[in-house]
Amino acid sequence: MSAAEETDGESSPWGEVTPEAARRLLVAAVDAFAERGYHATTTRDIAGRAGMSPAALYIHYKTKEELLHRISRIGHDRALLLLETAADSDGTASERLADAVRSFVRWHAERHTTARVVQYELDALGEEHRTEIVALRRKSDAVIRRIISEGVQAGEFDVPDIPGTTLAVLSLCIDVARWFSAQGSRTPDEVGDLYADLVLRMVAAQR
Amino acid sequence: MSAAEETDGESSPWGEVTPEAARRLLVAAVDAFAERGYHATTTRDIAGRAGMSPAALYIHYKTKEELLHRISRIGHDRALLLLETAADSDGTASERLADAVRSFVRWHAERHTTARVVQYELDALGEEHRTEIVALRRKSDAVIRRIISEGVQAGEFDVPDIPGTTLAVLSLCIDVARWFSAQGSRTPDEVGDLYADLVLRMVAAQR
DNA sequence: CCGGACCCTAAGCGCTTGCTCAGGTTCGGG
DNA sequence: CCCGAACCTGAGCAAGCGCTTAGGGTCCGG
Repeated sequence: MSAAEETDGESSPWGEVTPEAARRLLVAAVDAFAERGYHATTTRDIAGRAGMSPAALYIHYKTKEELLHRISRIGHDRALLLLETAADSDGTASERLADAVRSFVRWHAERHTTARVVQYELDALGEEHRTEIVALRRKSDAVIRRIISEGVQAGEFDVPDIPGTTLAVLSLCIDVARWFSAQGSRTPDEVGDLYADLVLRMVAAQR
Repeated sequence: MSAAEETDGESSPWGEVTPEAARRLLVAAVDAFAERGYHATTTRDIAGRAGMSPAALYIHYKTKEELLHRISRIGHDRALLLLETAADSDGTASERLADAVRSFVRWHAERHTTARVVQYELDALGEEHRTEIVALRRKSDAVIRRIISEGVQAGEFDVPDIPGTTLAVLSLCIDVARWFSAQGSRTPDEVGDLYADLVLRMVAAQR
């Protein structure tokens, strides 16, 4: 079996979700939410995909919303880790920005099923859970802004509007989750490389 | 009542929707769909916002999905018109690309309520309606690609991957509908100008 | 004054939803 | 061989869903 034939690379990242039955339900929920959206997905559908009865879901999760929260939390943690790793590495601001965009985009493409849920179902979360997740997003924003600011100070970048450009960079990356398809002609690596190049052009000092 | 207090600037563009009661329902549906999403919106909610009983909706529209289709169709027509106007005007490829991005982004910001429905509720459409709308999207893609190709041939642009860059440009613009808020610190005009500049940097030939 | 076209509502039908609960199955330790 | 803990299911409840239908106001031509 080739690694590329894996239905969706959503199996390994959920290793932290223990007991195995809870993980099966969570993976089923990711697929269902990504395909139909949170509100259009029924608890019966999720349980069915995991090979269980509707009632089994409520042994492992209090509500359908708790499932979404777990998915969203783990996904945001993972995405933020990718950005921070790139930002804290050695190298010029250009190298670190390219690294950050490349791995962030690659994640959105490779795990586009998860990413779609993480990025577009925020409003379906309850009040408390949503504020928790929004805080994580602000951290992502801060990471990118820091790299860009450092690049400007080092004279590598020419960016008139740092907050606006930060927003645009993140925006560009996040939207990958909306349009990326495994059936498409581009691999996640190719999209990552392309986007890293485009972002560097956006911030590069004119010569 | 001040003009700034208007709930959302979605009133004038729907002039083509003819009995007035049908237009009120449609505007109410746009607000509701944008706020909660199509699937989380009930027909009772739509009718309520329009000041009517639930049954009144079905005098003007056959189904809830037909409402979404009408919104989506009109919105896509409008957005495509903006792009084509910019593409067919006189001027260099740079000027036309900047114009296209500026007005496309401005529309997504100004009418972000409508745009959110138009861009993110595509999957909620029925089979036939979805294919119709997807065709309109491909036209938008073709318009941007044409401008970029012409810019490359004229030597104004340096773009290694034309389809990929086209995708990125559209992607960047569309995502404005996701994050833009009227309460934010940026006006639609400012965002349009910023994005037009960023896109030109992405395609500009290095000097 | 009448009659019908038009537009709307109150009431509710059949179905699906998120979620519950009493009880059955499985299994390791004594 | 039995026991209790862990895990799961069948059946179903109350609420809410999209949508239908019978009928009541309002207004205009005659």
